[in-house]
Amino acid sequence: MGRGKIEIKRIENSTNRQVTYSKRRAGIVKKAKELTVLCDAQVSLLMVSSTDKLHEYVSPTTTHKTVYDKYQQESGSDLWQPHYEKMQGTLKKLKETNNKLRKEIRQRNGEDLDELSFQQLCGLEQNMEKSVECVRNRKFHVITTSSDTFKKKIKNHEETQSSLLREFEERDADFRFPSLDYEGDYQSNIGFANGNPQIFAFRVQPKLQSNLQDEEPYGSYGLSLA
Amino acid sequence: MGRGKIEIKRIENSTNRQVTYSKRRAGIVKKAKELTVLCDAQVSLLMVSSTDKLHEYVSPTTTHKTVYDKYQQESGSDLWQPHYEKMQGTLKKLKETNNKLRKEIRQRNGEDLDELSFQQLCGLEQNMEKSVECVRNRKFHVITTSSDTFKKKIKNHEETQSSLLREFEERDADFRFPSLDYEGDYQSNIGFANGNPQIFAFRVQPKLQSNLQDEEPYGSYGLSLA
DNA sequence: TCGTCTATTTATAACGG
DNA sequence: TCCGTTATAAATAGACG
Repeated sequence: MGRGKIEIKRIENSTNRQVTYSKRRAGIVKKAKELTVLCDAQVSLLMVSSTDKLHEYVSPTTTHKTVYDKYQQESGSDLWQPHYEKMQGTLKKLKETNNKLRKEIRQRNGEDLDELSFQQLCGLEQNMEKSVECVRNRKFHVITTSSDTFKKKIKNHEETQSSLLREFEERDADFRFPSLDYEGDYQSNIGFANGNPQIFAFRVQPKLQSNLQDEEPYGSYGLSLA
Repeated sequence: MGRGKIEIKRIENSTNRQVTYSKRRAGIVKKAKELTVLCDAQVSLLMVSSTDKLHEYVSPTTTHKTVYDKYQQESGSDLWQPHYEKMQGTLKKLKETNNKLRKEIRQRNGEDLDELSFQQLCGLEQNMEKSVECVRNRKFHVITTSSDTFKKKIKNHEETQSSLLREFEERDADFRFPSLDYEGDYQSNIGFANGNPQIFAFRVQPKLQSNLQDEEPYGSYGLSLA
């Protein structure tokens, strides 16, 4: 190879080692290229130097991955494949579950009932009637609670305004018109707050329904309302 | 390299190509070994011949996988990672969809209604009432169709048996007992077939319900019936 | 299809700028 | 540290058995 036979043994001088590494690396890469062209072979060559730098050569007809995959295939040491297959299995199961759930929803929505037997239809009907009752109860609970909250809010306003009124009256007894204006508002609010809850509910509902478009539609209910 | 300068160009004679491949492969492997020892390097060398055979060399201090992992890390061209992440993303989405669907089912089952607004509850109730009507209609359709089918079957039996009876009577007028036996069955069947459909339905239903355990329970209806 | 032998080419260690 | 040069070892194409 050069001036005098060299012995194949670790080069202790690290500078020389690096120089030799560079030269010989080039040599191997050249050989690999020649092998690729001459013999129509596919070579994947990866080299890590003692300074932990990586150098490579791949035949232009392929990639490291392709060659490495072939190696894994041959050696049977593919650790990725089982993991991948497991994931795909999970994916498939989830999709199936999803489809079943969608179907159940469609059936609970009165569609896709063809394949249900008479008994199943009976069960479904019974269950839905029970469920709609739950919804109705919950609805009642919500509207009751929300009118209570409204009442409290109004009562709060009432108190704030009456104290404001008092303040105005105390501070400036000469001003009558502003006082009267406030008194007007005060009265109408009182009337509203003390109204029959039943009637109050009717008054609130249309206002809420007018906002329905702006609310995010929940699931398919939004569609089914249209 | 040998007797006369060789040109680096594909060897067309496939036998020679293989011979050259073997010789040069040995040469590269030798070089790789020398690099490993001399320069304290780690080499992963994979070669695929034109006849699709794989040969390899790895430095004894490492493995192909280790070196390949380093290559992936350095080059950032990990082809598995994006795929893996994509799969995990799909998995996550499917799980979320699943949960949403389950929640919708629970809500259509009258549970988990706490976070629904009054408007949403109204929509849900309305939708469920519409849906239960669909189920009811379907149920009616099924029971009607199935009693029609039953009627036809029975009518068939009736005809078969009456023709049998006729045959018996015509063939052997002396045999009275068998005739009477058949007549008995015949009568009871007729009675059954001509029964009020309403009553017929009642007769069938208990029989079908007793088979309910054997039927595959559909989704959660099986549970909700219990 | 092999291994072995050589005439040559190639690779490269050591050195010098 | 990075060229180029050079003497020499190694690699190897082609031949032969």
